[in-house]
Amino acid sequence: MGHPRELRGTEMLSLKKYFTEGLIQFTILLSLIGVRVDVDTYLNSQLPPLREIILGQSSAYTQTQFHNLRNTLDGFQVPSTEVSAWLVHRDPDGSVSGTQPSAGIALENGGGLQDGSGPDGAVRESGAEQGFGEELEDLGAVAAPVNGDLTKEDIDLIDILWRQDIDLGAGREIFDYSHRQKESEVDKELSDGRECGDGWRSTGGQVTNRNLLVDGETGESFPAQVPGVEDQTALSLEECLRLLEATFPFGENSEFPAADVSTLSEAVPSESRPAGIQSSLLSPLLPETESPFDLEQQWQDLMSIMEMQAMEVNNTTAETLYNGTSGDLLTSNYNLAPNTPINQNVSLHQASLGSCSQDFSLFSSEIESPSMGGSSALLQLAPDNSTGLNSTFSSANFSGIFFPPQLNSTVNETAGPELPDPLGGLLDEAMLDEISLMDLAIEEGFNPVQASQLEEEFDSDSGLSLDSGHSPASLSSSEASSSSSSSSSSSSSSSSSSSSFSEEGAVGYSSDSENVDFEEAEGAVGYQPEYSKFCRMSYQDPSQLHYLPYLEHVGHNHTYNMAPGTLDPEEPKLPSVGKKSSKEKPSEFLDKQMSRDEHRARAMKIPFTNDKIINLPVEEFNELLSKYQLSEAQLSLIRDIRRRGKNKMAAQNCRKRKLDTILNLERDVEDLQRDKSKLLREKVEFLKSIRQMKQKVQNLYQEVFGRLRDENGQPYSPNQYALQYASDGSVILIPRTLADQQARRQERKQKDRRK
DNA sequence: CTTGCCTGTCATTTC
DNA sequence: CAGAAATGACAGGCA
Repeated sequence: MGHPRELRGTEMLSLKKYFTEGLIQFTILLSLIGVRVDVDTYLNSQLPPLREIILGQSSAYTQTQFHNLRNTLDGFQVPSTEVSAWLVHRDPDGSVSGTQPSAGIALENGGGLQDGSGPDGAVRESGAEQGFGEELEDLGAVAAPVNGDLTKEDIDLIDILWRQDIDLGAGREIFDYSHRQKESEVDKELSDGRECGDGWRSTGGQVTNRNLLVDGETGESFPAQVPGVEDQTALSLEECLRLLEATFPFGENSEFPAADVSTLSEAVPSESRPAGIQSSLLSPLLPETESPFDLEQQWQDLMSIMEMQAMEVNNTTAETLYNGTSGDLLTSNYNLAPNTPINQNVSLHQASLGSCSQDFSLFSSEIESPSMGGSSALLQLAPDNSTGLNSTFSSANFSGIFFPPQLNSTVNETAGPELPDPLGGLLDEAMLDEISLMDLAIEEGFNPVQASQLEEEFDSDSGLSLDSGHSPASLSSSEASSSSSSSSSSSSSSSSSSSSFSEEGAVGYSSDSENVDFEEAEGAVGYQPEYSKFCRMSYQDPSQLHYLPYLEHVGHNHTYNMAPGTLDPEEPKLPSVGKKSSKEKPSEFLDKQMSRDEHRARAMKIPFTNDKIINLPVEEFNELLSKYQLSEAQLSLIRDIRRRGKNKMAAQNCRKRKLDTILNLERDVEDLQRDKSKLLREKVEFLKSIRQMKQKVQNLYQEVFGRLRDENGQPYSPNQYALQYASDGSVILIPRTLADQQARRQERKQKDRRK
């Protein structure tokens, strides 16, 4: 990082995963007051002074760590001068002091960009070009060693330098327009001959962005910013805290998905707050004297600050930036009530075009392809050391979000000359993704809106039936109807198949129409008999009647009461009997119901029933045969009867199984459809969540960027600068050209990776 | 008379 | 290896 001015602690921001963990409030706060914090370094070294916290090296940051940090910060008695020192600390010549514990210094040194050539630091651009622009990994690598190991001399030096700055008018006075011009010139020179990044520059040349204000003093356009924070150094720590807390309410309804507020609250048992007051994450950071202040008080403080400073800001800008009236500015800006959807009154398109009109570019070392789908984005956003939604805003995400819009294929062309929305791309992607999701849902008959209804309906509606004529009636009703039909079909019989089956001990396949818990066993892969068809099979098998003890007895008697001559042992079929069945005598009816084997057995005068022949175990069966003196023909018939009878039941069971398999498959399809609809619903929810998070990040970006000031005290032009999320977790202000370069590089990378 | 479904039976395989 | 079970194939009955 060769741009010393960009390396000021003031501009060192860390947004990384702290955002998703709610830590963004803290880190942003520190960033706003110009402190870089390496949390790990801080925690490990247990350095209490705030100024020794180096923000930059991001890492998994547990709530316990955060709790410790909070407690430590609670005890801070940070003098405003000290805080301020970190805001504008620099050498008298304008270069950043080498002793300042910022990653910027390290980068500057590591990149060999210790220029400091211009007393106003105008030459720093070159460093930025060479150092940071080349390889972001370098940034992290170099920045990492920089930590808060400050010696007392360092600290003293910082204070001295700060006083020198003050003496030299390090405030707004030194940041004159000429300096800005020089810087712009250098920037222009660097950009000359470059192909990249001209798009924004050309358009940025004539800034037509409605969010850009014209400074009354310098006549220079500067991006609209959060009213009240026009002068960053004017913000006290407490004010920053309040502002941030108001901006990012971190109450129990916090929308940060990973922010376990309750846990956080519990993690700070020392916090004593008035009952009913929303637990404030940042409150502990406030001086103890402020702790009794409730949120309302802080809010009022913030309001007063904002109102005072908002008077310096163009109302139109504020309106444009925050899509609200100036009167409701604070409300619209900071009333991000947890339960209130982000930008309630801002559509996605508005968010893409209106509410984020600054051309922010914050590319990272891992810029995602613009065409990255929403869902895939969610996955790809996962950082190396965190999972789930906690990682939603990893570097990759930031890169995706803040990627230069002109490089984003999904950038809304309607933005025209206006500065595109850095978040527009992903927001649009999310929208597209959602739209496609909707399409998918519609195509597949899964309306996400009605998903909940679907899920309930799925319990009874298969939505898929192998029977084309089968209406999507409920499964249970279908079964009931089938059952009833089978019952009616067996109305001629006084017995039920279920009892018949229950008598068939040897059947083995016990599941039949009795399986009333059939539905309760839903999802079970096991054998689930189908109600109706089994019954029909059983009912319609006349031979089954003989499996009933009492019918067996009747049939037995009936068999032997019949005249042998009336039966054809081999062909007992009575073609005309069926039509006369209604007028038949019971004996004739039963006789008709007998199977061929029954008739054969009767003809052969088999002394026991076919039921016994078929269902008796082998031992008992053999025992039975030994009791009687049977001819060879009889024995052969008996064995055939047994074989055929068993095979008949086997065939029935086989058919049942086949049907059950079909039914189970149907049920599986239903379950899968249900799961699918559920997943679709979840996806919609996730997309919503992502969208909200992106909106927050967008707002945050705007806010942070709007607060940045150059040495002239002027805001940076979003056309010329962009925040970039570095691989080391810090957020750095860099020239647009670099951002564009990086973006293209990453884009190419992405394309190659896909190939 | 044809057709589709149900059922029984056989042959064969599998357990 | 015998027997039971499983299953595909086929045929008859029937609406």
